[in-house]
Amino acid sequence: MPRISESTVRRLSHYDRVLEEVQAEGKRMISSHRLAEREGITSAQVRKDLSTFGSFGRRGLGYNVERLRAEIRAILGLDRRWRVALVGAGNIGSALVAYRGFEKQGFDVVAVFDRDPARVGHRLGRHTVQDIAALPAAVRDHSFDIGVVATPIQAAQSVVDALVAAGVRGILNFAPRKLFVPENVALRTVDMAMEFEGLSFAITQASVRRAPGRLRARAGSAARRARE
Amino acid sequence: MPRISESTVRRLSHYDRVLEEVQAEGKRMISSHRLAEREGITSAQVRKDLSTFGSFGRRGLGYNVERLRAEIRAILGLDRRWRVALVGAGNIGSALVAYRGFEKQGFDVVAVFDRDPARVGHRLGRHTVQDIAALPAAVRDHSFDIGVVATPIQAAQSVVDALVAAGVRGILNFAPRKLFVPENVALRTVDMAMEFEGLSFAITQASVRRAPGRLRARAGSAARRARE
DNA sequence: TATTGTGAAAGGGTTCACAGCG
DNA sequence: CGCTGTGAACCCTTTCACAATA
Repeated sequence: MPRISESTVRRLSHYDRVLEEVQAEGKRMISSHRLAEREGITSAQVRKDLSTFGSFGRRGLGYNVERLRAEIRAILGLDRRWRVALVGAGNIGSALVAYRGFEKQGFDVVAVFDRDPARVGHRLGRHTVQDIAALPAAVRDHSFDIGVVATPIQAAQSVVDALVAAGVRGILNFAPRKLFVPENVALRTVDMAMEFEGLSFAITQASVRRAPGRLRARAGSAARRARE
Repeated sequence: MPRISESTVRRLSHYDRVLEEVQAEGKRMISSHRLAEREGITSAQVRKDLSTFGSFGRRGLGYNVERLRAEIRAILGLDRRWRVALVGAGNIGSALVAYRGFEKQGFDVVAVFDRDPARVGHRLGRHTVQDIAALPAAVRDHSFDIGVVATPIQAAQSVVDALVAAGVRGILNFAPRKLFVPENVALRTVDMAMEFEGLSFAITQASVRRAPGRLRARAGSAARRARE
């Protein structure tokens, strides 16, 4: 089994969604070409992606929608439910609990923690916010599969360490900093500030490209300043 | 000027943060090696990244912290302020308005829109939620640089079209679907469900790798089932 | 004829390694 | 001697193109 790239995994998620739609439309079979066009990629990419996990199609006919979806969901681990511990009952944490869309995919927030005494003991959706110190004890009641870090930057690494000690095997991080986890723990970071900055960069570049004179002027003066 | 990859832009954002820290520590110069180690990448990568934009360092000495940071912020377009229109005053939208961290980086939410009559007219932070129909008129008062889509999936594409018509040049999308924008408009999507699924995949794979017997058994039965 | 599965080719990003310079 | 800037080598991902098959 070759190492699977993150982009391949992302596309598997997309395929699942497209297949859900197609299934709702009542289609029985789908070709790699049609699976690709809804996603803006090539049909070869679709076939390559799928072929790393098995031979799910039939030449001349395409893929059976229902069965392919079941395969992909099994590969992604969406054929089971996941117990999620949320740390940080602030803005993002509250939004995550309020947005129930993740439950549909099998991710259940089963406990919410925070360090702020002003929040501990209060209700958040169906949960009562617990003190972060209660995390180790909470593991005895029900183990957690995934931890979500929705705390301020400064607290993030220590929260990660606590979650790892609590036995989670994956962490979704919303704090805008690099975190360190043991290699047997999966980590994904959602960094919204970085996404804004990516847009800012793209817009800025588009402008300087349209007016290359300004680019050279800017880069020039910048380089001059940089020379101390 | 070569095409800049998304990963390079992400790293530039990281460099900016590391430089901010290093600056706070009072350091005057920094080497590509030290810039790299805080981020878990190679020093060669740092130098390659920076060299696509200019020669900001001095051989034998490294980079001047303050000046390099100014260069990077200018490249990312963080030397100005950005006017952001938020569409969708639900969970994520509310969290974004409440979280003031983006303002620090220059991104100001200047207007909030929603389609739900129950929300229109109500206050959200310092804003009054306006009907999405008011978007075209609002542009006359103050133009928007960036639009944020924090609506349900079904509304997302039409909101994007409205934002594009309103003249935004970048869109940050939180709806879990593929969106289409003209090529002169930048698009970034934050798909939290997909991040959860990425974790689910990684954890699942780690298990089957540790017990390869189960993998083969599973893949086998799956392949059999797929054959109709 | 339609479409998959897959080696081979192409493309793009990362790392190496060293010349050039302070 | 230390560190940058960069061409060349390497590696990983995507695309091509076609034999195999329904």
